[in-house]
Amino acid sequence: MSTGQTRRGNTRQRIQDVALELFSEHGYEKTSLREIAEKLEVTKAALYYHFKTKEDIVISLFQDLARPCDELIAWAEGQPRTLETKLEVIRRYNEALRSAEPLFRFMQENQAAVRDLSIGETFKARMLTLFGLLKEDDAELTDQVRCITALFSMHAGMFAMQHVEGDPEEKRRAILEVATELVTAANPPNRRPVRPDSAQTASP
Amino acid sequence: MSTGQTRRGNTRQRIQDVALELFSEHGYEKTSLREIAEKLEVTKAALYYHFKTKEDIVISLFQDLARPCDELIAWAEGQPRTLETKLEVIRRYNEALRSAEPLFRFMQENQAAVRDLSIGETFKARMLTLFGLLKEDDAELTDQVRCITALFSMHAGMFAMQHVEGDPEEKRRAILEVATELVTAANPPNRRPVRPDSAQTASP
DNA sequence: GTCTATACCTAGATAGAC
DNA sequence: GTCTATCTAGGTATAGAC
Repeated sequence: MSTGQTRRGNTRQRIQDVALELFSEHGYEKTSLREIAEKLEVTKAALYYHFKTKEDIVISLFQDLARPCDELIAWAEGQPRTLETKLEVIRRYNEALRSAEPLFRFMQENQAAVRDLSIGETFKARMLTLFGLLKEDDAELTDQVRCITALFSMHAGMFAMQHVEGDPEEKRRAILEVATELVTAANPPNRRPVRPDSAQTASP
Repeated sequence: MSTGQTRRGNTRQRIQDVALELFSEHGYEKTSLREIAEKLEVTKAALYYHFKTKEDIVISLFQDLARPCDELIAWAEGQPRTLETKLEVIRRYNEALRSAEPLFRFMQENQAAVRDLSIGETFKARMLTLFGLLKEDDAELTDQVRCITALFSMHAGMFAMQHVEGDPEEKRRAILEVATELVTAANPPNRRPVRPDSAQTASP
């Protein structure tokens, strides 16, 4: 008996689908349980059978996003901290975003709402971990900005590039390319002072 | 000097200040008028005397942000579309962000709430205009991503860099530097030959 | 110009029938 | 598993006294 509830198909799954759709469309706060219930042609009480609270719905959605991210972090932490590893992190993260695009758009556009939703801290921590994986330990400020920008450009890109004509897949590749460049620039090949005649190397 | 903090002349201004503070802190939807009123030690009705609706408060806040942005756009549209102009746009935009940081953070974190608030479209249009000013007309996809990333890195940077140690002013400069590099990379000289002696309206 | 008091609505959430 | 019915709390907004 793999799955218990069978009678009406999986209502739980349908609730998640509709909830994510409405959360993304109108925002978390403005989406009411009544609205979700109506779209599913059930009552609010039916929702409460499957989820204890409204927040529980969003937490359950977050699982789908968390898994690939955690796997990515776990993988990266077992790798040498080389540039190749970092670029692979960017590549895989870009892939993870693609597979959970609506959810990520929701997270991006509802930061304020998500923040005090208890998964907010989790999400932020994950971003900081990824950031730590990308940057050098003693990185300069501009290189840190490059790494953060690389991460955020993949988030913001999905939403911002909607108004640019072009194939979505090509856009994704273009975003990945720029992010790759940023991380590469932030991780100079060998951090040795390669200027033998460094009489005045402009240090601002 | 007994500065009575409840001066009755500038209630409107005080409402704006407290509203922005709470909107930034808890998000737009979760901030109630009751909360604003309590913090000001007035009643909700007093708020409604100064602003027709809750949305009106946010619109009034938006004016402060809109003015410098509009001035920047107006200025840029009267300039030749050179790389120098574009870099100056980035520089001035970065400055505009600095002078209205809490508001911009609010806009960034409450996109979903702001979207159907009637100023959402205005805001988006402004971003697209800025984007159009930065990119070449026939720019490749990656160059367009570079320009968008330059803009968004300045937005996201302010929020994301909070967890990085360092002087805020230095961080701002680092962000500006990376944004400048992105726009520069997106406007390569070889794609559009720079003609140093072209007949152009004299720029001061 | 500001407040008291309140109208009216919808939210999230629960109890118990079927 | 889903329903009806209902609770409580809080929301936006208004009328009218001072």
